[in-house]
Amino acid sequence: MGRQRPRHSSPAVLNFRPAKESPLNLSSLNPRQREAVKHTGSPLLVLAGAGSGKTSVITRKIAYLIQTLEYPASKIYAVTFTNKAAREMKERVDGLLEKGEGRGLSVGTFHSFGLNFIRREARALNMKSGFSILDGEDVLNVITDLMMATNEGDKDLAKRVQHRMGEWKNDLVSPAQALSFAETEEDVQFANIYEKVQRYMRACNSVDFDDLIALPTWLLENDEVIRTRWQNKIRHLLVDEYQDTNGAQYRLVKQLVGPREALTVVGDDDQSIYAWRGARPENLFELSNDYPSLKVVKLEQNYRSTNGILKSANTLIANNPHEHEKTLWSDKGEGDDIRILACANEEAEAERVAGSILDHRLRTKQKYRDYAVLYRSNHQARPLEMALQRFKIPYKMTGGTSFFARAEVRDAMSYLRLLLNPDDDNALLRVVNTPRRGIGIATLEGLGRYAMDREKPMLACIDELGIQSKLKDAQLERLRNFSEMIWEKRQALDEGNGLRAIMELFVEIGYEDHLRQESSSEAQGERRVQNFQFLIDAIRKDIARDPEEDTLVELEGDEDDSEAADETAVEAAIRKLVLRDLLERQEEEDDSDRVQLATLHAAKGLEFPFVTVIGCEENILPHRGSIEADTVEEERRLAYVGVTRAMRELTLTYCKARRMGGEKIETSPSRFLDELPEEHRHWEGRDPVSPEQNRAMGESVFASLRASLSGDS
DNA sequence: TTTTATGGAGTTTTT
DNA sequence: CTCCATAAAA
Repeated sequence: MGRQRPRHSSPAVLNFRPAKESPLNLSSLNPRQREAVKHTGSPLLVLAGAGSGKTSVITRKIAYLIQTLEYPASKIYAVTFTNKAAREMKERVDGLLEKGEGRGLSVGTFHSFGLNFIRREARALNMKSGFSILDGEDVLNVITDLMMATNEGDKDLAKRVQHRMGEWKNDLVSPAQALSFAETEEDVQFANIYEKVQRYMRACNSVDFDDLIALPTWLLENDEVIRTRWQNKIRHLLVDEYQDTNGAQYRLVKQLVGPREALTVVGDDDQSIYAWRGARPENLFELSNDYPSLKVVKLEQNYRSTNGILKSANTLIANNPHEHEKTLWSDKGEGDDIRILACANEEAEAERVAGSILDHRLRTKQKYRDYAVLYRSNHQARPLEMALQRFKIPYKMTGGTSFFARAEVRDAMSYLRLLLNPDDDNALLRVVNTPRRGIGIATLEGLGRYAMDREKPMLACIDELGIQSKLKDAQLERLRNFSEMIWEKRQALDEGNGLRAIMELFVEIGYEDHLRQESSSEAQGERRVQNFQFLIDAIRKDIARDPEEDTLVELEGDEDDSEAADETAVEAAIRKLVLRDLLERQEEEDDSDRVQLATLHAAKGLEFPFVTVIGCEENILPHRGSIEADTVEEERRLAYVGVTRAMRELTLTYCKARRMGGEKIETSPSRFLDELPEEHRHWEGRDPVSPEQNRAMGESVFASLRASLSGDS
């Protein structure tokens, strides 16, 4: 390993592994885990409760298949949902295997699998090499643009179209099918837009995230030769977090598994929190229909939490209907009661949480990183941040605006996309006037109309003769300057030195100066420049990296029929960037001692000794929209995820009132609080703490802080 | 026609 | 804070 980094320095992953992992030491597993590892011969469903060591099972199973059963590593595919999970799995498998044994093993996300599939089968799918991948925001732009003529850029409507399209794509419903099935007026309208969007994306040699799953699945279902070939490439398929699979992913798995039925899936229906974006937890139980010989193993021993916490979790989740009951237990004793704190409002809540952390840490000499504060939605973090800052408590937040949502990153990515794929109108529209080149809406509308008529990409149209009659000389001149620069860099890219061409491009357009200039403050400008450089650096590092090390995430190619062979290192790096697969998350790099703030969604898979879940109120958790949509069960699972993050102590807080808009709203405690077992539930004042009491408490904490500081120094 | 200034409004969860 | 619409200025 070139650069061994302390990636999992957070307590979330370090602690409580069942045992030190040594090659195939299956005796460190409990009987159920061992059963799951050793079972072959029929499909296997592992129902893995929270904290039950499922990653150990899946990684050891891979090692077992390779070492004991002598499967070729290159014929084992493991699929996860996030790049982080894939990296983690890869590292842990590496730790179990002898050097070189894992050669050719494939561990990656559904989307990276789909991308590699499409690259290999590009010809059959009618895709040109260099195709672009559009993320949700790009697709929304496409929809808005295409609807502009009829609906003056109504973003809300566009969003609803996008959502509906997502549903169709999850079910692999084509635009034509959507139209023929449409029952409402709205569905007809949406299906028509869907059709336009798909046509437009194909014309731009682009696919979206859903297509990365949908296209391979469609091809596998319809082409027997290709299906057989892929089925023969895979001797055993493992899927993690199976409850998060959507309809398309379910069908993809089914096609890949084929008649060999060598499949291991791991999941937990109680931790299914992504139904809102198409996940179907029922996929877990439909497996037994497809595979009558399915073996089910339940993992109920928990290695994370005290039994007080686990009993609370069990009782809470028992309010949901279940196909298979699970009861978590551990050998960690009863532990403390769950504390429930009532607060006057969100400021008081934040202050109290911050105060308690400071206080608790001083009393018990814990690290800041042992604490997490979890919440339903991002905006709840705001008062918390302010309180933490006032108390001088260091914290880190997950979520927020992701790296890839930043304007500078999207701009840079769009330039790269355009270089790889000159048909990518979407990217062109984004960067053609960034930095300002005097190319405005009117010019682009003229170009757009022309391109639409000619049914050609906009970039190519700029250089046609016919465009001259449509645009003024000055406008065309500016467009041509732009297009000339793109073609020039594109050629340089083809000729080999891609990285150099990219860096020259950004220097020539003065992109860093542009960032500094456009920013509201110098600090912000520098931050944006840094983000931009980080991106370029990621490409540089990826190119420089030893390809021998790359066997895991990169799905192993086969000699024949590989359309992907002509892809250069730069192109590959950019592709991985689009899939967010290239960046080591910044927060993982620092093993700094900070309190963790995260949404409940972002907290899944993590663990902390001391956890506080704030805002346990009706209309927040469960969220108002979920109550209206009658999806409270998923909210309960979200609460369950929150509860099961805690190893030693769990605190739940709620407010009696909070500000919404400008109004002060009376709130009521979450129904989930009532669903916790009484014997492990300790209400600390059903009555709110008054602001005076709260302030007094803050003062006392400050006092003890001062005392401890002066004592130290 | 394009750029810049200004004010107003609104935030569930995200690979 | 950041996205948007609108209107004035270049």
